[in-house]
Amino acid sequence: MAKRKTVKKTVGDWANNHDHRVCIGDALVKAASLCGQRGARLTQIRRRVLELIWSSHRPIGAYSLLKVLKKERENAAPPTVYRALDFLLEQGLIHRIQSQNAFIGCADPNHQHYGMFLICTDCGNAVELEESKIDRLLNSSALSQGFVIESRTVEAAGLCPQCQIN
Amino acid sequence: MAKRKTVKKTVGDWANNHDHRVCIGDALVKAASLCGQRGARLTQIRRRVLELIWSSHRPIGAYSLLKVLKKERENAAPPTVYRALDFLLEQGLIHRIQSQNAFIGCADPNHQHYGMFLICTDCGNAVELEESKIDRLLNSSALSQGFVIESRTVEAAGLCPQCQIN
DNA sequence: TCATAAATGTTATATTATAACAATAATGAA
DNA sequence: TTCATTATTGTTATAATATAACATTTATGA
Repeated sequence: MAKRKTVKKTVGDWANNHDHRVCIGDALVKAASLCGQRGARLTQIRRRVLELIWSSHRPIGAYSLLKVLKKERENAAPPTVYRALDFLLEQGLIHRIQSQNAFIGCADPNHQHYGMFLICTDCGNAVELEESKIDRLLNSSALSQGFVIESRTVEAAGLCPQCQIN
Repeated sequence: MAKRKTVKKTVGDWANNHDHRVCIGDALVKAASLCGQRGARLTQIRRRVLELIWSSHRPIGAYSLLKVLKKERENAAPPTVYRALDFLLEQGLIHRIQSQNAFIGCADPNHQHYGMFLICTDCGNAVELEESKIDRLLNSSALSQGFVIESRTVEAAGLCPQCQIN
């Protein structure tokens, strides 16, 4: 923790000692900006689902989102949530965590990518890994078999620095 | 295809031009041997589920397995299949494909590993990647954030050599 | 302002997975 | 061998995740 000041805020901080309101705010501002540029409509429902996903750094399931959403709109039903999720995935504003059937906010929606994650089995937080090296290795590994990769899922589970201490 | 003779049979062959009965036979022999060594009981149901999973190189879902199994045992129900799958996963005889909620035979059950896969979006076949390099890179990448990996999911989707031609 | 397309509402159902308890079969100790 | 114990399988019910299909409403621009 002594080196804290030099640590980048978005990744590697493991959701400790940061003002999470900033994360949420940033995410919503970026989303609005991106959707604006693209002529994509970040409607109230979609914005709210994105906000709920950003309520923590833990992947959240569709029905957990629905549960919250139902308190705010009686009409909310599974398609309400899944449509919003589809939109947010298409816009690259969230990622799907395959190993959990859950969703998490994208740390860098300006740059299109699939996302590679480290997921703590103790606190549940997930952060994105820097992808370029692993991606290159995956691609060359695949190409040596003549296989051309179009998309990929990379999710590693284990213990984050904080949870190793506890 | 000119180099065919020099290609290892298990990986990289993309399920073409091979006698698949050999794959099934090998898998069942290895499974029996491993279970024997470990005192694990490869019962009729478990053996049959393993055989069904090995009926192709495409990941297969639990309910597809159940559908076939029901023709052979009227008693077959979801727990029948999921218990067999749990056993086979524990013994390392199959892998779970997270991106498809499906299961595939393990190419090398003697050596404990989680499996990294290339999955063709056209023909559906999946083969295991050589893991060591990617694993090392993932681990070092994680460690640079102080994260210790315990398990991982690596699944790449794209086009296999054969399907690129078609 | 109207036609069109996009988004949301609504109902129903498909798909994947597990809980809980009962019955049966395998195993080893006495 | 017999019995107690454990592992496996049977059975019913239900949880959790996801989509289909069609109706209604809202936004958008011609």
